[in-house]
Amino acid sequence: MPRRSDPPATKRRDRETAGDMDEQRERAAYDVVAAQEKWRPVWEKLNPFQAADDGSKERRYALTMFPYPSGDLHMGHAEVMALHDVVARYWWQRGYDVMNPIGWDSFGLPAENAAIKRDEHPATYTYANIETQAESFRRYGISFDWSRRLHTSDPEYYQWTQWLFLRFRERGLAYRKHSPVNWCPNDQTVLANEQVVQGMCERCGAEVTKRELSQWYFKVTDYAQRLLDDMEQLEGRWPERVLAMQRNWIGRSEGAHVDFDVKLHPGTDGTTEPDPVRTVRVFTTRPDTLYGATFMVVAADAKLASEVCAPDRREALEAYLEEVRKETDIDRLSTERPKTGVDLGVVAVNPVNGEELPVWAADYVLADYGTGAIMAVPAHDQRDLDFARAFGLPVRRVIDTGEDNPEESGVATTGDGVYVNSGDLDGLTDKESGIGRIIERLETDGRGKGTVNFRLRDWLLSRQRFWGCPIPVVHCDSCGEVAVPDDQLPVELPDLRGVDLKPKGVSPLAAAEEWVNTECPQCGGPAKRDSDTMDTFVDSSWYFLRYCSPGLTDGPFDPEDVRRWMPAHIYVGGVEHAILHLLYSRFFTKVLHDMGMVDFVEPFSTLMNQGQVINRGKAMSKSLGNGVNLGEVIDEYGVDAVRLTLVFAGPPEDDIDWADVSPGGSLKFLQRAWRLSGDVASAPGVDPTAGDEALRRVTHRTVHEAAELVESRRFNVMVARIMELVNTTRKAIDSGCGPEDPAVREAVEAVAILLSLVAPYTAEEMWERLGHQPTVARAGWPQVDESLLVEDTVTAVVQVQGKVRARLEVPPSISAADLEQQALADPAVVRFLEGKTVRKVIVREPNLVNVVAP
RNA sequence: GCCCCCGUAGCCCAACGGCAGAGGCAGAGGUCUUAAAAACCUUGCAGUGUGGGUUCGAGUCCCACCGGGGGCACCA
Repeated sequence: MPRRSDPPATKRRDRETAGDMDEQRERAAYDVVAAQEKWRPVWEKLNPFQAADDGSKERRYALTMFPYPSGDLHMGHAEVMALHDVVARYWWQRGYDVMNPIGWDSFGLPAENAAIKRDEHPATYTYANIETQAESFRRYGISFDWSRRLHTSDPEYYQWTQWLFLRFRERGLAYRKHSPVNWCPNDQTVLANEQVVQGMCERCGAEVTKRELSQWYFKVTDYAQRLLDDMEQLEGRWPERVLAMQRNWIGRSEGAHVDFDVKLHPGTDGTTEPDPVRTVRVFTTRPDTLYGATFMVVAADAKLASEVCAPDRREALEAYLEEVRKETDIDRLSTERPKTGVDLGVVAVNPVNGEELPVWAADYVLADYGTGAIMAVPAHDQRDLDFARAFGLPVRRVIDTGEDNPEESGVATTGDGVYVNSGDLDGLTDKESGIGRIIERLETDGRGKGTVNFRLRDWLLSRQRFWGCPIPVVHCDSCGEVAVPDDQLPVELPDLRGVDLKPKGVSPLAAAEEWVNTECPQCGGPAKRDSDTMDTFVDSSWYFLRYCSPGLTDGPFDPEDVRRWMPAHIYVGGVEHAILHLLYSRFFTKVLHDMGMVDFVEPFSTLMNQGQVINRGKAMSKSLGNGVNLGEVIDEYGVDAVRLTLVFAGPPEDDIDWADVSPGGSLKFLQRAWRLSGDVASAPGVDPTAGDEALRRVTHRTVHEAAELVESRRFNVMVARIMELVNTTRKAIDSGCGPEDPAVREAVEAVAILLSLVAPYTAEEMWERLGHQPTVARAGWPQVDESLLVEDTVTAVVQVQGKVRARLEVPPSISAADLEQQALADPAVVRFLEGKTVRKVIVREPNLVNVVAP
C-alpha cells in the first residue's frame, strides 16, 4: 500500500541538529510513533474522559456497538470508532458530561470453536482477545470511559441476563414450545429466523435444515405493533433504510380471518349421521375476493393437514410430506418452482355462498404464518393461479379489471376493478369498500373478522452450545419447569474445556453431569438443569443499560442512573445490525418499560450507521487477498493519519474503498498542521482581537461551521474546513500578517482543538508546542465571535435571464430596493437589457438579482 | 416481483431552489538541490446518468427511463 512518495511516519529526532534548528523546526515532521508513546501515559494519568455524573453539566451518552472479541481490531472497528469518537470528543469540547463506555459482547460461537480447536477453555481465548483489543483501543486513542467496562461473559453480568430472563418468563414473555426449528448442521445448534439468510446459516454459511425440538422463545410478537408504532419517534433520527428494514421484517398485513367448515367425510352415503365438521380458519388480505375462492390449501407440514385428511388420502399425504421434508429452504426459495400438492379428499364450505371447495395440502402455504391455511383465489393471486393450473382446478374471476381473464392469460389480476359474481359486492369499484363490506358481513354471521397479521415470528433464544448464558431453569419430574430462585443466581457455567465442548447435537452442558443434576428448588427432589444457553443477542439487548450502573450488585441497573443517561443520544454501528440487535434491544426496552424499570420506550435516540471499509471494490477477504491489516497501516502512517483518512473519506454511511483513499496524504496534512504550531511567534494568552481581521474571520467561520457539521454528522466536510483553515493560516504566516500576529495563534489554537476530534496525538503535540498544558481534548470549544461571521461586503450576482452578467460588492445589510437599483444601473446589465423589456426582477438580497427580460 | 437509497472532474467527494467546486487523491508546471526525495508554490479539463416537467432560476423539486447498491420475497 505505501507508495514510494509517501512521507515516513517516523523521523529521527536526532536529525534535528543544533545548527539548522530554525530551519528544522519549520520544515521537520514530528515523530508520530514517539508522540503515540508519549501521550498515552499522560492521558491515562489525567483520565479526561470519565463521566462526572454529578449534574454539574448536561449529560450526553455516546454509545458505540460493543465489539465481539475475535482477534484484534480490524479496519471495520477502526472506522466506527473513529467516527463515533468525533461525536464524543466534540461533546467533551462543548462542555457536556459525556458517558462513552466500552465493553465486550464476549459470549459466542467463534470463541467456543476456537477453544475446541486449541483444547482450552473458551474463557482463555476470549479474555486474551479482549485484552488485545483493549490495548488496541487505547493506542487508537478513543475517548472511552474505561471505568464502566463490562463483558457479557462475566458472571457479574450474566447473572442479570438470567434475572431478566426470569422476569420475562413471569410475564409470559419467555416460554418453551416444541416445533420445527432452523438447525445449523455445522454449528450443531438452532438458529433464530433472523440468523438464517437465504437458507444459509448467517454465521458459517452452512445450509440450514429443520428439526423438531423443544425450545425457548421470547414472545416478541406481542410487541409487533408497538415496535412498529414507536418507530414514529425514530423518524428522521434513524437512517430511513433501517426503519424500512424493520418495517419490512415486522411485516404487518391487514386482512381478515374467515372460518370455513370442512366436511371430513364428504359423499359418504348410507348413513344418517351428519358429516363430522371441523372449522378451519384462514387468513387473507383480500377477503373481498371470497366469492372467487375455488379451493382451500393447508400447509402440508402443519398438524392441520393430517387432522383434516380423508382416510383414503392419508397415504398420499404421507408420501408428499416425505418429499417436502427432504427439501431444504434453498429448494423452497428458488423462484419459478413448480407448484406441488396433494388433494386431501375433503371439502370446505364457503361461508358466503355455501359452495363446496376441495381442500389441498401444499408446501407453498407456510405452517407458521397466519393460520397455516388459505383460501385460494386463483383469478387474483398468482400463486393460487399457478397451483390451479398445475392441478386443473377452476378459476373464477370476481373482479373485472379490464385486463385479460386470468384463466386464459395465466396472469392473476390484483388491481382494482368492478366486482362480479360476488353477491351483494357486485358493482362496487374499489377494494376498500369491498373489503369493508365483506368483513362486516362475516362479523355479523360470526364467520370471520377483520384482523392483522405479522410476518415477525417469536424469537428463538435457546442454543445448544456451551459458551453462552445458561438458562436459569430446572426440570423436575414432579414440579415440571421450575425457575432458579433469584438468590441462587447466577447459574454459572461448569468448567468444561476441549473435547467436552464438541457439539453433539445436544448442549455440551447436558454432559456435565455434576452440573446438570441438581435439586429442585421447589420440592428439593432430584432435577436437571436446562442445558441450553441463550442466544448472545439476549446479552446484547440490555448492555447499554448496564453501562449506566456498572458494578451494581443488587440489580441489572439502577433505574435512577438510567433515567439520568438514557435514551442514548447517539448509537453508532454497522447496518448489519439493522434488524437483529436493534429490534431485540427495542423489544427489551419496551418490556422493561412495562415493568416500570425505564421511563422511555426507545433506547437509542439517534442511530448512525457507518459504511464498510472495502478494498478495490470488494469486501476485504482472505480468499480475495485484498485484506488491509489495520496494525500495519497504523505502523506505517500512525493512528491519527488512519483515523483522519477514515473520517475524511466521505459521508460516514458510505462505504470506503481503501484503494480510493490516501493515508499518506492524511499524514502529510497532519504534518502541515503541526508545523503551524512551531511557527506561532506570539505568546499564549495574547489578545487576538488586535490581530489580522481577514484571518480571524476565517478562523471564526471555520469553528462555527465545524460545530454545525459535526452536529449534522458531515465529518468529512468538517475535515475539509480544517484543511482550508490550515491553508489560509499557512499563507498568513508566509505572505500575510506574519507569525507574530495574534490572529495566527488564534487560528492555530483553533486548528489544534478542531483536530482533537479526529487526530488526538497531533492535536496534543500542537497544543504543547503552543505552550499549553495537556490535554487539548478538554481545552473547550473556541468561543465564536458572531460579529466576525458577518462579512463587510458580499458579492451579489446579477443575472439576466438566469445567466450571470455582473457582480456587485455590496454591504450585507443592503435593502432589496437598493440592490435592485444598483443592479439595473450596472453598465454590463444595461448592455444586456438593451432593446428588452424588463418584465420582472427577482431580488434575493444581498446575494442575487435576476432580471427577467425575454 | 415488491420496497428503499444513490448517479457531480480521471478518482474520492462539496455545493440553504440562486455564480457548478469547498477539501483531498492522481496529473502537469515551477522553487529549492550537483541530482533526487521531502517541503513549498502554481495549475481545473465536467455542466451534474438520459428524456420530459414545475420555476424568473433545477445538481437540488416532480414524472419516466437507464445504470449501481441494498432490503424483503410462495408471508396469502
